[in-house]
Amino acid sequence: MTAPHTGPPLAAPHVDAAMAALRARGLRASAARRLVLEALYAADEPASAERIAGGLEGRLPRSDLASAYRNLETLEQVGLVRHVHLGHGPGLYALAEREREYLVCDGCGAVRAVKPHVLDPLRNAVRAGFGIEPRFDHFPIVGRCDECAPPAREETTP
Amino acid sequence: MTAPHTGPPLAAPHVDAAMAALRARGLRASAARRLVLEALYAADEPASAERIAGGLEGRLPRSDLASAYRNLETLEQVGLVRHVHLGHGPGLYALAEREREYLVCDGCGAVRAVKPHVLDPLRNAVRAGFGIEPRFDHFPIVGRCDECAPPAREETTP
DNA sequence: TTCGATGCAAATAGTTTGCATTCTA
DNA sequence: TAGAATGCAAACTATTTGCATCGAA
Repeated sequence: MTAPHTGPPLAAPHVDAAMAALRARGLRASAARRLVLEALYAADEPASAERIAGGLEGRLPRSDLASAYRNLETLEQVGLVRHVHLGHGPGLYALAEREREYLVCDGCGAVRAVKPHVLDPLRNAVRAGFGIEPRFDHFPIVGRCDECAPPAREETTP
Repeated sequence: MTAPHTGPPLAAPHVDAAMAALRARGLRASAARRLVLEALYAADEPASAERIAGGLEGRLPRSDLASAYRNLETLEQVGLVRHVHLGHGPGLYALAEREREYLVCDGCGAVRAVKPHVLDPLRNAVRAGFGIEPRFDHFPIVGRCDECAPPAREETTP
């Protein structure tokens, strides 16, 4: 298990900046790492390791899956990448600088990604009430959305 | 993947009642099912399928792991059981009637299980603000607890 | 006496690890 | 050129499935 990265996400506006950030930490800027980063920059949603290693369905050159996992972990330790679990599927990886938190409906499966400030009031309320400052960027807020909510009993069976 | 059970948890105050509930649904009250239920009643925390099949470290007779998974799924469909993911480990199973929601610190790993009414204000706030009625009984609220929160920058390195 | 459930084994999904080789700094 | 990273294969964890047999109703 990866030790969770503490502190703000490492911002790198493009692949080259991210590669430079790696070098700055004494890590090597390899071709495989560049590929993983390119996939992350090209993806518009969090993507599985498999999809990343596959170059987003072949749009980019593919890299080895085991190396992709290793690199995603390294990038996560460095603070360039984070990963989410939106449901029962594989973990999904995204650029850390694309800060998002998630709300998922367990009825229709709809995923809503919001910027963190959107949930700040909620975060503060939880912190005040329970002594924990929550983040919903690893496990989402899961529930029934209003469209999926079952209507009142007497309306379902008149 | 199990279709999520809708509606209130099926309450069965003891193993025999749970077995009766199974029969009432046309399912069979088998020895293996009784064992899974006995483990669930005996466990004081959500337990992995492995631990359940192992009879809670041998305190109860063990059952087959694959059958335990099958039975846990069946029991979940019926509404007697639910399962949680508290971290990166295996899924954990509990009696549905033991309604709990979870808060986990990603610093120290502390798990807090609270009765649902405790989070009702929070639930209502999320519902009002985001059109989704959240439950934290499948994925917990994850964050940094006050003890684990890093102190202000100038205090860490004077 | 009939299906539903069991238990074993094998398959699968997701992820991690070992190791000889390659490549970056 | 030393050590980090790669790529392939194999191991591993969690879970699911196939199938012959068993047992509850």
